[in-house]
Amino acid sequence: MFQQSVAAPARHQNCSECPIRHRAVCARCDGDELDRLEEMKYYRSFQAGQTVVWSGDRMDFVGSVVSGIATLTQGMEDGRTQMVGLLLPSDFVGRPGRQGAAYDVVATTDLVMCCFRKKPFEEMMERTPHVAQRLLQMTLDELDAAREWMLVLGRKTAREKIASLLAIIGRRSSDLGVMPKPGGLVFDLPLTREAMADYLGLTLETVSRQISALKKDGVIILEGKRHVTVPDFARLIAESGDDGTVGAGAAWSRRGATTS
Amino acid sequence: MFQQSVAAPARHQNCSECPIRHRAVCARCDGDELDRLEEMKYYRSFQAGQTVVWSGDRMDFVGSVVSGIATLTQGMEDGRTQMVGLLLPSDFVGRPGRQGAAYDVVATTDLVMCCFRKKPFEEMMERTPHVAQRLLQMTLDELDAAREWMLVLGRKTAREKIASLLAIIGRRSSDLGVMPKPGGLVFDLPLTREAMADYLGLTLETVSRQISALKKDGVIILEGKRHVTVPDFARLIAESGDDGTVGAGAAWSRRGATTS
DNA sequence: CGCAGAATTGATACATCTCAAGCTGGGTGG
DNA sequence: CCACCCAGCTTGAGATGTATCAATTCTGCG
Repeated sequence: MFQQSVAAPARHQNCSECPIRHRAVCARCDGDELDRLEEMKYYRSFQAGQTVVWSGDRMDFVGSVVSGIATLTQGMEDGRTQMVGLLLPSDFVGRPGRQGAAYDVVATTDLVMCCFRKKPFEEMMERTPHVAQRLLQMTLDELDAAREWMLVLGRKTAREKIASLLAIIGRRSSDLGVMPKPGGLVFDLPLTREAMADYLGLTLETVSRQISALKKDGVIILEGKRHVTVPDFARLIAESGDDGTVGAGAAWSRRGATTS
Repeated sequence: MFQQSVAAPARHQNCSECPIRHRAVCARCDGDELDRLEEMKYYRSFQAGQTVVWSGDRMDFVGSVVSGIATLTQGMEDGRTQMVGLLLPSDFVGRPGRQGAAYDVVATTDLVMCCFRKKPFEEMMERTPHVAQRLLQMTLDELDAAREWMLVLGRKTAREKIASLLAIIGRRSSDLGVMPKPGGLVFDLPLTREAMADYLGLTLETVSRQISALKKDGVIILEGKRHVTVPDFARLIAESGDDGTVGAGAAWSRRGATTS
């Protein structure tokens, strides 16, 4: 049902020292509740490229991304695929109350997940409100992000799509510490051109061309294929077609999310 | 903040006789809880075409669609718009814990909403689990539907998009009573060509052309511009690019949803 | 060194958009 | 009751953005 975890098994870790303690589904839990979660939790590690869950498979756990990045993908019979979610640390995977996985979950970098056995987790959701409340909040944020993305997919040009993706990834990176340096925003792309294409509803060739165009126009600076510098973030936003206003758009920075 | 309700004010109605009692956010409430909801609720009616809420406006209520259909739309500065949700009876509007509306909500038919004052509703969510649990379930369904739609927007052809929309509307209609007649599935389109275009990320001309094409190919039969007969539902599904399998796709039939 | 996966770039095809005319049906006022 | 009107819709012809097919060129790694 899921592939063998190949990366070194993560050390069993105390929740109170967990890096995602305050953002994940357990964010609101008190000491007692945390103890209960400790009992039903275990860590799994995956290598970059490994599939965490296959769409349609039975799934007897839910969990949070502790570190690394995973993608959520939906496919059609003829091979076309669309990414429907990008899972970053603290994001939630799995749906309480559902048997099977609805999407493929794939690790794009080395990945560590904190998993909860589903049955006990569901029981806990019934009895204590804190987990359910937090999950609701995260799910609502994720819904906003999905709707934001519908606008990108349905109405934006290829160039705007690329700019939107860069803005989202850039914003998220800066959230997580890397401060807007005087020299501009700097980050690494966690996705291949093909993965970006899957996210944006484009082909990888078009992605490549538009990135080249943005580079030529000075909107971004590339070192190698993955390392990006954005000298003027406002310019990037303008290229994305959004006004600077924080609408539901902030969903992505408010984040902590739900899934599969 | 919202336009005057112009349609005749709906009669104050008892929850226990409410047509959406078992599907809406109140589905799991017991008698006591229902009494509390009764106290904070009021009905609003809107005429077809009226805007229920403007994106960015302060929103001091949340509520359920009782009858009629509304759309949830996101716009860009230059006028491009993308529909991000279709609100049918029992669907939920508004986000607890948020001040402003994230999207425009527009009535596409005459509409009746059951509204709850936000403050008391939020307090109730804190204290009793049934409302929050139901809302979580509805939000998760809505998230699945949104992701399903991302595949449509990102990867499907115009013809497949139209077929997908017809399948969704058709399926929903048949859910709500109208049985798959021997003569095939019959329903009325609740949307103009332009609204369909906004939903599908197309222009209204392309929508029109593809509908004509599906008609010419015998996939659908049109009487007037809105009345549709689908002689062979499986054929329609095939045209939509989906296999018949019920994946997350069933989100739309399992429904009862969240919003704005 | 050379290979393999990832990315770039080019030439061409095609789906969808854009702009522009008409059509249709239901409502309205003379 | 009829003529008109207008929003919604259809259809056409041409422009355009993105996909597709096909070489190369990178880049890291055994």
